Amino acid sequence: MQGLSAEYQRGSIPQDTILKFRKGEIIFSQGDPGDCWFEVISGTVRTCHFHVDGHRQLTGFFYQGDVFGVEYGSRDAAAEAVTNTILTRRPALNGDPDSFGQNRALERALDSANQCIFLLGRRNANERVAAFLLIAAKRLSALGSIPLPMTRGDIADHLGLTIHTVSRTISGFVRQGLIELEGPQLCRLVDLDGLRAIAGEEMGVAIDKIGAMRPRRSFTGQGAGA
Amino acid sequence: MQGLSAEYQRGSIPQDTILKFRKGEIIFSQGDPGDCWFEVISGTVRTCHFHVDGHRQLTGFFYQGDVFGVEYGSRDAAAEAVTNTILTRRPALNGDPDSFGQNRALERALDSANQCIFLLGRRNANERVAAFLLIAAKRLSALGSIPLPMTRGDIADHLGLTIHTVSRTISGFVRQGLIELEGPQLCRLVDLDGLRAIAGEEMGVAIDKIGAMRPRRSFTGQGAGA
DNA sequence: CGACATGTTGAAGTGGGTCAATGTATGTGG
DNA sequence: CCACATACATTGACCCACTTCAACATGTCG
Repeated sequence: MQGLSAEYQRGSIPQDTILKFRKGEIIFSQGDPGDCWFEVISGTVRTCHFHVDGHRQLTGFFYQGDVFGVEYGSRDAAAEAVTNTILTRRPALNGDPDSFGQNRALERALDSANQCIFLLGRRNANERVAAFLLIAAKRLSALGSIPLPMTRGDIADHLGLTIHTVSRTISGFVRQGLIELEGPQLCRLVDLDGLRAIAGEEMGVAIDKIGAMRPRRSFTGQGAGA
Repeated sequence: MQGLSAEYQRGSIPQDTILKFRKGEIIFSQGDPGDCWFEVISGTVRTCHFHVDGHRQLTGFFYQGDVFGVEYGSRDAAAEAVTNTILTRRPALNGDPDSFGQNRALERALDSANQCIFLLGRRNANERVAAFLLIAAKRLSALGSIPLPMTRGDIADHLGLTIHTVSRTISGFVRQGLIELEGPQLCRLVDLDGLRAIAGEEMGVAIDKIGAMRPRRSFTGQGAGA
């Protein structure tokens, strides 16, 4: 009922093992000790933060090669298998001199968190869904058809929208000829540039270097430092 | 005009120095190399990600004792002084065996990012502003008066709202007797429990352990692992 | 086939964005 | 010192995008 929690407490799970989870299974729960982290061998994982009101914030989706669960204290999010999943479990080496691998993992966790922020920071449903699809495409395909193994509800809770808005937005993209669906879980991006335009471009790392352009909101800046 | 960028490129700034910035000055810019990070000695700093459309997402505010700028690649956000600020600048030790301090810094950066996610993940303006105030209170005061050195626009860009909504929401809290203002930059939290109720409680780390309670949105979970 | 989860779509309500005006503080120059 | 300019903050009126409520379609698994 609560993933590996019990086993952690008993210390009965050996380190650096391969684990399998079936679709929907809990990998770890909010509040568990964060004494290990995971790399995805195959399948898809979601990390979820549950609010008291029953609201769910998905903080990320993780695919083959991704790492997750790199918190250092106790888990501030749960992890669940979106599909049948195979993982490698690695011990957390707190303060260990050999903390290099873990450092990399932390960096990737930070990347993931930032990606989530930039999705949630977008202003409307079109931008968020477009950005989400582009990220998925960059991660999951050679820009051909991309699998969407998660449900619309998962996407909604990731983007801070409702199922209905996600569904409507996707339908809208189809109607506009931006994408095509082969069933709800398989999506083909037809007009990448159109999607990029909607998403606000600058996906990933391509960025208008230097905060040269000052936006809408003004800025006190009385000439700058150094 | 672009903070330390030029100096970085010339390598003319020695490592581990104390730096001062005046209100509004840029500490580093989006796209700069992330070859150092900072600790706040005094003052307040904001980190900003600029979108192409001129929209600004503030990813965090940093006060005395906080660290920021721990990206490992190039800066994906700029940093600016909200008030006059004194900082310590530390070199980034990529892959250095002595990476312990940096590891801690990374962890704190992750914390900060997560905090931002959980603010943006909240559903409405009341929840976001209440949560923001509680976080500021926890960080900045003995729950007495808390300074809000940033502008309403800064808060808005941090919470994914507009200036107007932030202002209206704060005014609403005052009207409801939840808080009192002594000028726009100084706030006294009168009814902490009321604010917590609005924010959805579970601020910080106090959490309904274990994803036991399954929320609104359903969950496939066909019995869980282990 | 029936049960249940998931997805889509329509209609109606509303929270917060937008537009606009006014208030307030800080600064600058005459 | 006051007149004026500039930023920041507050408040009102209106409108729209998204949520909410509801119905129905589709798919999957027992």
